[in-house]
Amino acid sequence: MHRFLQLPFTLRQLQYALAVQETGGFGRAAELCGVAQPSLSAQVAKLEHALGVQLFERHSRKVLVTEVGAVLLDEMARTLTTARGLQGTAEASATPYAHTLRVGVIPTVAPYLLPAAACALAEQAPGLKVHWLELQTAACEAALARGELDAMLIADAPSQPSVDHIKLGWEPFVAVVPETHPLTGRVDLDTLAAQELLLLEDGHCLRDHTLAVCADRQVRESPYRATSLVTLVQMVGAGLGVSVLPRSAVAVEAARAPVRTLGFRDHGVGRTLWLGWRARSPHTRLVRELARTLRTALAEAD
Amino acid sequence: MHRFLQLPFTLRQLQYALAVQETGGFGRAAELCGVAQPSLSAQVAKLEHALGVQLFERHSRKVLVTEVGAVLLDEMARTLTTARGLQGTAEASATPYAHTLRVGVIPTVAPYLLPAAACALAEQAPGLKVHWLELQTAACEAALARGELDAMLIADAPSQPSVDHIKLGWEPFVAVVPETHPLTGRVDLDTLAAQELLLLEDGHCLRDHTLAVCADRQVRESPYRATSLVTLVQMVGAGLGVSVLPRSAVAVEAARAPVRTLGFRDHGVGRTLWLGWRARSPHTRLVRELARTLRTALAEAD
DNA sequence: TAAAAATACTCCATAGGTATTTTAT
DNA sequence: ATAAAATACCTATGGAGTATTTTTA
Repeated sequence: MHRFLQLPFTLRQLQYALAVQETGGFGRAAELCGVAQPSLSAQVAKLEHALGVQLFERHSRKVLVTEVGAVLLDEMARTLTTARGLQGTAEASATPYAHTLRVGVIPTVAPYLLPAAACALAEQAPGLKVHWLELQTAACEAALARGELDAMLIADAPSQPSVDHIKLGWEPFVAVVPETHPLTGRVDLDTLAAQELLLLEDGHCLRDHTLAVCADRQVRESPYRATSLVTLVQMVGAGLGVSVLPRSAVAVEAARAPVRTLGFRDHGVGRTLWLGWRARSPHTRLVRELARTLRTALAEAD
Repeated sequence: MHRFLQLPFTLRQLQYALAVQETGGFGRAAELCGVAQPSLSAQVAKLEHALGVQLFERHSRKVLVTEVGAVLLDEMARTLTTARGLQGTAEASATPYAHTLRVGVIPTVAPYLLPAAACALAEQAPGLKVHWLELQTAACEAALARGELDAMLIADAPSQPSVDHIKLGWEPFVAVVPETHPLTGRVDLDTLAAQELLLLEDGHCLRDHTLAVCADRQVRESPYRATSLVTLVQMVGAGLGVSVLPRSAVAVEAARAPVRTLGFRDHGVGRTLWLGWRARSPHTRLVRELARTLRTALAEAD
């Protein structure tokens, strides 16, 4: 009773048998199925042999369905109905936009980009449905690999060759300091690194990127670590130190704490946002369309 | 959406796809199905192409099921389950005795033979189930031809070549006369034909057989026609005429009316009982077994 | 480097075709 | 005589095989 033993009959044989029942004759059934009568007869005979049951009584003028035949033909009809259902489901699924993309987004991007992204999607790709999930980079990559995500919006270019990626854009970092802080105008990295630097917890790529832009300068990191950008800015506002924000977060975060933001004198202080997806994903087309929309949304946010 | 268009995929392809899902790999799936990996890969690829949907994402170390794939594979599993059900039903149906034979019996035989036949069947073929239907000869033949009966017990040898038949036995006729009738001992056909002869309605073969045994003697038929043997005997008892009964009916019928029965001097006055069935019936074996039992039951009734 | 799937081919089993015969009405 | 299925035989599609290459972890 193992599920992978070969079945001794084919869907086509079932169709042929049903056509015989429907038409009451092998010749007419053959016509209905678009094959020659001997071909159909042979297949039905095979089916009967495979099942060990006589489905039809052949007479020269008519064909009768046997009693067991009637029962079996009924089951055959149901088998074919489910089989045909497959075609229907497949067609529906193959319809463009029928699939909801599951997209992971890192927490330092999600709250600031998604509102704009949602608007842009509604305008430019109204049929494209996206289900956003807020996950850190490592979690995104794992979920993508497991097939639980169709794409991920992260700030590090994925390195696995099985993951394709496309650059969505670059966004500058800005320094964020307490309102009362003496620094004004533009700041340089050396000055920043000299301050008590507040950073996010481990796992947030922004933490690593902030340290990265400081390069090999000696950084004075605060013993406190924020769990989110919201907290981070509030902590800066409370005078616990200074920090770095992606510019897209400024409008939302800097407004609700006693802080000021300062641009950098240095060039290239910021991060690149990428959209990554499994290279073999069947939704590559949709993902690329999503990427296109996100790029424009990002560019406009500038 | 015509029901007889060829399906673009095969049951085997569904099995292969399910094996891939089950094992998480094409190689392992191939092993499970007992085929070579390229063969299985090719079939799954065909299936995907036929459905226009990518079921799996191939990676060098693993295979992921796509989201639509999961839905479709679920349907495929159901399709295969119903298909497998066919095998089971067929096996159960192929079991000997699983079929209840539908047997038509003419009304002038049914009430007298069936009790004995039922006993004999219970003894000699306890697994053989028979559903008896009381029908006149023409109705039996029509129902048999339509496939509504598996066999018929009649008193005329069927003439169509598509109906096989076997002789169950011969039973003598006896004359039945009012208790007060002057005739005694054995009677001859000439004497019988000279009486007012009561017969059954048209359609009963016994009517024809009675006339037939009288051959070309001039018969004086009563204007009354009985609808059944019960009525016939009661009418004889009422003095409306004389008649003829098959001997098997005597014990039951002659006991409940003021009549006497008389044997015939002539030889060969009686009828032959036959069991007929469609020559191509799949239940020929069972029908022959039924015939065997009925023959002995008939012989013992003598 | 190793594991897994795809590719390239060869082969043959079999579904399907045509022509004909058989069968029963 | 005719309608319908079975039979005989041929063809060719395509499923399955082996050997090999490609891919990526």
